[in-house]
Amino acid sequence: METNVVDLVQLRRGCAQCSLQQLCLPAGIGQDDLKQLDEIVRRKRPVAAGERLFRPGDTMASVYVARDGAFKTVSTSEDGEEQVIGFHLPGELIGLDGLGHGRHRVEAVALGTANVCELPFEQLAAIASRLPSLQQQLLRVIGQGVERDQDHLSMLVRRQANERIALFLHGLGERLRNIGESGSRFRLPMSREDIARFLGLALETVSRGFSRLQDDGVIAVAGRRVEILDAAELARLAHGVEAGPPAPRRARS
Amino acid sequence: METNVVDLVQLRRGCAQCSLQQLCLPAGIGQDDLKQLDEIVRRKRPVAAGERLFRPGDTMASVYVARDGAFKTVSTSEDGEEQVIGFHLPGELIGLDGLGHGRHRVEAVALGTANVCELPFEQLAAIASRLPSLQQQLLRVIGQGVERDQDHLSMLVRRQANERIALFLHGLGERLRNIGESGSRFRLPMSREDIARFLGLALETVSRGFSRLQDDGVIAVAGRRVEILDAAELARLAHGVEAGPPAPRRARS
DNA sequence: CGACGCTTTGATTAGAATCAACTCGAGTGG
DNA sequence: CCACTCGAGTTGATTCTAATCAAAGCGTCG
Repeated sequence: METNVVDLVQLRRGCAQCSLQQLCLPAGIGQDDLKQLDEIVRRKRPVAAGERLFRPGDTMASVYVARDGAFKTVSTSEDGEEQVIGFHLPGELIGLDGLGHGRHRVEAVALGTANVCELPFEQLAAIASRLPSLQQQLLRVIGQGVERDQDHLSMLVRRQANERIALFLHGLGERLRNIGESGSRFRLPMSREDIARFLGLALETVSRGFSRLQDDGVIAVAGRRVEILDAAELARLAHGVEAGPPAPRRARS
Repeated sequence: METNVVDLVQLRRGCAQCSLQQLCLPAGIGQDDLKQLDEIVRRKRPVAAGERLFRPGDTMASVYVARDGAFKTVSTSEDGEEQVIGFHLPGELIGLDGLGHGRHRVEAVALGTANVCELPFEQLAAIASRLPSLQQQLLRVIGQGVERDQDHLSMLVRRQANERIALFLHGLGERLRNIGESGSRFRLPMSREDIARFLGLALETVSRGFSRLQDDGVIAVAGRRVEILDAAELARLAHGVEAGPPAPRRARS
């Protein structure tokens, strides 16, 4: 039962020891305040791929943060179309949708095995109202979520397929680097279909986009393994510039 | 100077007398608490069409609510493309972008002459931390903003032009009805270009969409004057149903 | 009255969706 | 150990939607 022991150790480690501390809700909070926050955090056993933290219509009892593993949040329209609202890497808060009416409007699905911290929202709000630094930090985290949504929006609107894909890879790389992983060589936690539903494209278009980037020498891709070979070029493509340095302005080939 | 007198009366009316009270930040807040909130509200003189409440990069000193008139919030990407993030009718909070980093990332532009209330954010947060009911309401309003953004997102992704336009008109009608105006006969506060940049379409496509809806007898439109003739059909179109009742499935005409 | 901005309409084109077939790899079970 | 299946991903052919380019109509405001 080697793994079980490891799990228990993992489960008992508090926010103060967590490697994500600086990126997560506790960022910038003093020792004493951190202790109070730490006390309401429930560290759950691992969730399996495909498991849901909550579903649309559930009362917003808690918010969650992945310690490791990734999640997607999905909104299903009345006609059954699934729209991926966001991907959530470790340290990024999950479940603040539903702040408006107290009920979740999306579902949060684990993309692989994951470990999460659960923070009962009532208690979180109660502590926040006593600790200005936590209130401020909570607002900041919410605001960052709004910013991510807006960036997502800008990515979807009036940008073409290849730009969206480049922007997606570029952004994902940055977020991975933020949490201390390699931003240039990683395994995508989500399927092509998830990416397509996030970017508002057909999954074939996503696949073609990846292939195109590979042909152009910008990335190397094999299934979910991605390596970014030319980060500068990727960034350029992401911001809507047409061609690459090898052929700055060619006629239609 | 008849108008001036009216303006002054207008300026002095507090939240307690405001017709928007139930829709605005004060909703559900008790008399005593309302008074505290009321004291920090600055009621400004009218702003002219095209004037800005704030610009990208400004520190987020205040949030705003229109008492009358409408605003748009616009994000400008590095390549100069303008994306309309949202439209704001009376009672809807403006300026919560920038919660993440303390600086605005969008600009808020008046679509016509408008009257706004300004709430200095520091003071608002300070009062909120003393009044749980206001804190709760503030979170709720923020949450509703997030929900609107998500709806906007869903509207943009994988819906076709005509659906987006129908959804836009349908949603606008509902919001107008909410603030006590007619939801079926109104004047659009924004240009076709603004709508296009909100919906992620070319302005010609928006114009064609309006014409198409008019041809189908769903709306009557003349410039910015819109009348919704068949609300049920509009709702149906908005939710992705193909044809209307008169011609359930016709070949290309 | 004329000019300008906003809107509508028309013709053409480009980009992505859709439909369809095929490849690859991981399990599964014979 | 190998054939088989199943799901994920890739690639190709075709179609269709909406962008783009272009021009004309309309209303308003000097």
